[in-house]
Amino acid sequence: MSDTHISVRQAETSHSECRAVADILARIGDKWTVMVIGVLSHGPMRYNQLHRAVEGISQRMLTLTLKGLEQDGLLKRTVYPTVPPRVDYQLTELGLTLIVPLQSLYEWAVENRPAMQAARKKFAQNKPETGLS
Amino acid sequence: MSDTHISVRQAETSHSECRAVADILARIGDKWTVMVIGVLSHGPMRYNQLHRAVEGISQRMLTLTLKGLEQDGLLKRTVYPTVPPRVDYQLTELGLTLIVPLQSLYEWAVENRPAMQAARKKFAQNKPETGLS
DNA sequence: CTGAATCCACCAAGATACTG
DNA sequence: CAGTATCTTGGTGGATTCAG
Repeated sequence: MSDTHISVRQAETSHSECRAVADILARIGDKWTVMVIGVLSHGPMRYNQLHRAVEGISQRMLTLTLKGLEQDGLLKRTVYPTVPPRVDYQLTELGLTLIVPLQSLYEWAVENRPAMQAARKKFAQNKPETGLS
Repeated sequence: MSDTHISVRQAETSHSECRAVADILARIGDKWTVMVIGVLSHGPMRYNQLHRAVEGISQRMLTLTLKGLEQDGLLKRTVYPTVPPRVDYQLTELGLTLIVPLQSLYEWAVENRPAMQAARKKFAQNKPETGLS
């Protein structure tokens, strides 16, 4: 079982590396974060704009998501002391770099989601996997 | 607010794309899935091997994670009708392709996690963000 | 307009014990 | 060895209300 014959070049993934990925996933893997990042990748937005753009998110979740992103330095919050108050949210440089791996994930998604859904459907149908010659 | 002047080339991310990413994240974004994938990227493994390799996972969570991966066609479960029973788990072709975007995420993680943790620390310290010129 | 606060439902996940 | 069953708990997320 030596790992020297593995044909996949990307198979350098080991325990510590998985922890790193899992760590990031713990922050962007929730229900709304990637949505907010995606919307904000178009440019700065105000609170209510985000609330409408994400569509389905509650105020609470939007606030929590934004706070989490700001906390991790992925988001910048700018308050204009006007009346009524105005707050702009925009991705930081760090936040913008995150779009790259997210795109990678997106490309995998559009290409393989059909296969995943088909597999899921087959699995639900009592696993008729007897497609072997 | 036209999106024609956006300077970021990766900013093609729109609503539907975010949903695709969020959809994948809903399946691999949990606590253990990427761990299991990472371990299995080294080659096939048996149940107890996985249980030891992932380290910290309960039997229940391991079983559920494996079942989820198998359901989505990312994992193949092979049962050897011996005594005692032996079950091998290995990533499918589809599952192996998932390693690519995962690597992309990993590379981002190792490069930017320090910045994230620093930002998080600063945020906790009453946000001394006064680092402007 | 931009949140904060509160309450509540649901589910992920851990612990433990049991089975084939 | 490879799971399943049951119970319990903490956290996530939704709805609603209140405030600056």
